[in-house]
Amino acid sequence: MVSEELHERVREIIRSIPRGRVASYGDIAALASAPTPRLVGRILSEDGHDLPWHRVLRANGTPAPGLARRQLELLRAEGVLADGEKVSMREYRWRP
DNA sequence: GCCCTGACGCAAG
DNA sequence: CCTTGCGCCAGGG
Repeated sequence: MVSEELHERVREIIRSIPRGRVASYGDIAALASAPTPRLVGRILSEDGHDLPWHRVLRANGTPAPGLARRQLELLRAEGVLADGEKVSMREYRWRP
């Protein structure tokens, strides 16, 4: 199990991503001092329903397979456009 | 216990 | 585009 403290830290950071911006799993992990970006994906999968989860992408700008449709749709709704399945990180990446 | 699988990543070659 | 190596963890296909 993941420490409750880290768990909440990750959630809080994701919550602070502004509309129209995105962050990578690695970005979140770094900000939360998480041991690995994969942990972020796991936390998100089991306890991310109430978070702006769609603003979290992989480092290359592609979304998680299987949720790609919904995710890109939600992003598009807030002005984040994708080229195919890839979002331009250079353009939309959130920097605290 | 062990192996596989997950919204589980990412950088380098 | 693909593969490899390193990183890390819980639940049960």
